[in-house]
Amino acid sequence: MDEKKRDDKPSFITEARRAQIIDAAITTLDEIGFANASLAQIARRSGISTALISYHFHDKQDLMIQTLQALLIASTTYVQERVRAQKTPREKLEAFITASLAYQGTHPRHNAALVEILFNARTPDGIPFYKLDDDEADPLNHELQQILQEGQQTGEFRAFHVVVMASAIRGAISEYMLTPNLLRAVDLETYTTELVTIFNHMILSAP
Amino acid sequence: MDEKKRDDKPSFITEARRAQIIDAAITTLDEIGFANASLAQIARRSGISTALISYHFHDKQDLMIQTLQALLIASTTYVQERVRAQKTPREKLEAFITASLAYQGTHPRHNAALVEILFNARTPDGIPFYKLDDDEADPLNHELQQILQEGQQTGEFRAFHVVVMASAIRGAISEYMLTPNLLRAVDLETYTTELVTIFNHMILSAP
Amino acid sequence: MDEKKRDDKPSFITEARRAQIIDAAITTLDEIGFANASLAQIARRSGISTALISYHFHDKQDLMIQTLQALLIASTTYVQERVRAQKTPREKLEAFITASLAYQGTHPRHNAALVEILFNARTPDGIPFYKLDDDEADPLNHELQQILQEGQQTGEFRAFHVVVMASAIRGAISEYMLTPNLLRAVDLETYTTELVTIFNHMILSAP
Amino acid sequence: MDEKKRDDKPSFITEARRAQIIDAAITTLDEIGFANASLAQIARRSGISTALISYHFHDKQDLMIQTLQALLIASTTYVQERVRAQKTPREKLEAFITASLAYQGTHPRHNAALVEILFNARTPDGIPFYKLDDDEADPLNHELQQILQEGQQTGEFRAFHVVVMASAIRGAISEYMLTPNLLRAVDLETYTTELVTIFNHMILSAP
DNA sequence: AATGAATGAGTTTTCATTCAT
DNA sequence: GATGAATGAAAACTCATTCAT
Repeated sequence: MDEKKRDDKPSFITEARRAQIIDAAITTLDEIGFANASLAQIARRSGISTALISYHFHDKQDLMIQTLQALLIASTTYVQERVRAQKTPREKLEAFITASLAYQGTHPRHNAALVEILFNARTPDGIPFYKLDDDEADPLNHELQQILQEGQQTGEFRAFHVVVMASAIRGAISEYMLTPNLLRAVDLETYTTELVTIFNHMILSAP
Repeated sequence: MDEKKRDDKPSFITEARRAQIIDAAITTLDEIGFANASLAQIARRSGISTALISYHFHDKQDLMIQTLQALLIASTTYVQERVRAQKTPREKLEAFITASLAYQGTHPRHNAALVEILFNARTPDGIPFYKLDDDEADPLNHELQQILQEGQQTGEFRAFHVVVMASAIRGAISEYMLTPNLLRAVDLETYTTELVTIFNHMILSAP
Repeated sequence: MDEKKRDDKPSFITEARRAQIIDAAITTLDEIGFANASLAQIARRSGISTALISYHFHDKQDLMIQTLQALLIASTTYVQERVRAQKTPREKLEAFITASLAYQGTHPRHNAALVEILFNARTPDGIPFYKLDDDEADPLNHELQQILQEGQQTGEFRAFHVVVMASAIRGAISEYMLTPNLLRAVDLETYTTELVTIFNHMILSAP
Repeated sequence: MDEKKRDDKPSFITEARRAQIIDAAITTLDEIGFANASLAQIARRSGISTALISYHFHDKQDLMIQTLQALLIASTTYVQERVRAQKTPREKLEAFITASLAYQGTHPRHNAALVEILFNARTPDGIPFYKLDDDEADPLNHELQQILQEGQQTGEFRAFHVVVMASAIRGAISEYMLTPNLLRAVDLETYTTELVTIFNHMILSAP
């Protein structure tokens, strides 16, 4: 791939192919996991040749990074839209939890694939090739922390360690995605309701 | 290995080698991740030949399962010991959170390796080859749910959905292990204290 | 090879490569025998990489089966052509013996390779992976039995057990191919003449 | 193995072990074929370790040669005894055919193993490591040729090329051993009777 | 833009063999 | 005599990638 590739505006057909390949990558990651997701498997699921993947992406690593970015943007957008439609911090927090869990209900493939890459994105010598370093790279975390801070400033939320609380919330959400047994034991709706209740108890100032 | 092997009690030297290989597997998984953890890499870290790994373990899958079991037993034992030293449900819950987080502080390699296997343990066609199916296989989850139930029965804890609450607690703990940025932002002690506070708020009956 | 491959008609270059690999397989089997005929040895004799063999054939077993089929077709065609050029059963029988032995004179590599595969074609647990089950799979045997039957019907041949006689004839022919000492002791021409004489004595109705 | 080993008289227990290993080798060759007959497989069938095989035999090649010799001696003895119990060449020839086929009926494992080794006994570079070079090494062939010559001298048999006729007879016998379909189509008794008849026709002087 | 053909490097696994015990 | 432990070499096969077309 000539190096202008990334700079020039890609043609329509190129853009479509890339999207198609990324979509096949997502399906592959969901179905057989990162360690088994060879270019051949991805190619099979796109109905194209592996050579064409190498043509559209510089590297396997490049493909994975771009897939990851696509997944992050999709899920972030989904949650942000629903959060920003709300006014008060409390409503926003509820929207955050609800939307995060709902996204996984409506996009189960995406969620599985996202986790597969985040978890396994390393070069052969073990160095992660993607960093969620700052708020820019992990915007949902930033969003959540802002909600919590805002709530504390308005007095709607009581005192707690914002970073830790944000982590607890995200962990509770992730746990549902990552634990197959849990998915079988509790349905999405119940889990959502209960989680909202739990964190309301924890967060709201005493009446 | 002349096949009866698994039935007979293994010799001392065999037992030592197996332990050594499993330890090298843990280090390897921690350092370069599941997808890069070839037998050659593990052998290199044990200072032995790959053939010797194949001699002591039937399969790569066999090695991974045995490594996983060793890791599960180690972490479970660690937490259970500390939980069972406490009396009241509240104390037990605090011990559960504290010990879970402390284990990762004292055994960071183990925690990373555990997650690598649990996450990636699939056959080439994507089927998981290890299931944490029931309470027997995931004893910590069972332990935690029992603490919560006990607390509700004694009236020390208020009403909440036990399974969801247990999931939230475990998720909050896992999040710290899985999020490198978090480790950098908040030290283990602070995270522990804050998490205990948060869940106390969430769980304890109003005074 | 992107799996549809077997369905589509193969390209010219693929067809040439396959033929080249099969030819190298024949040479390898002849030179070092089935047990030593690794893909590496075959690749070396084709001047290509072992990976390319795996690209053109699904399996080593696949390669062996296809090589076997090529060999069977070649030798069968050779003999059948010469047999069918004759009219009377006696002439046909003579042609059968002569052609069978001549084929080995003109194609010594082929004969050796054919026997190597037929003899050794087994999966690791000992199950043959190629069966010459019926007349369709072993057409020369069928051909020979028909000649004998026809001869008996016309009265040219006398009474004998057709299946056993066919077996005796084929055995006498094979023996020459399989016994290195014999090749040194008796030249092909003499062996052919004498064998024809012998079976004429055995088969022809008394004058 | 110290090199006296072969010279000194071997101890009783050594002799027993060697016999046991050779027997397991025969079973293994019969069951899974030469190409799959690893020392591990043979050891498994003897209930001993592979190291013990290496202790009692210099080489895998050594084991194969000794197994082959045992098999040759056993079958040769069996046939010779029955041939030599007869007086006239005609009776001897019949005994030869009958005994050869009968041996395979009573010792099917042996026959299969014998063929496996004879066929595949080659070093990695393809050179046969066992030669049935002369009459000494292949005594049955010698025996048969002598019967035929004797018969011609007494006038009982008519004129034919002795070497070729011997080859035809042996080939007819071998064919039955080597052709699985044949075994299914014709039972041993019938095959024997018919073969004797056929070769009597072929060989006996006209009355 | 797309692919089939090709390969070197690397995968897991088995092999025959050696050696200390 | 016998074995478990150990290994270097080789096996078949897959991988990501390149290149000519």
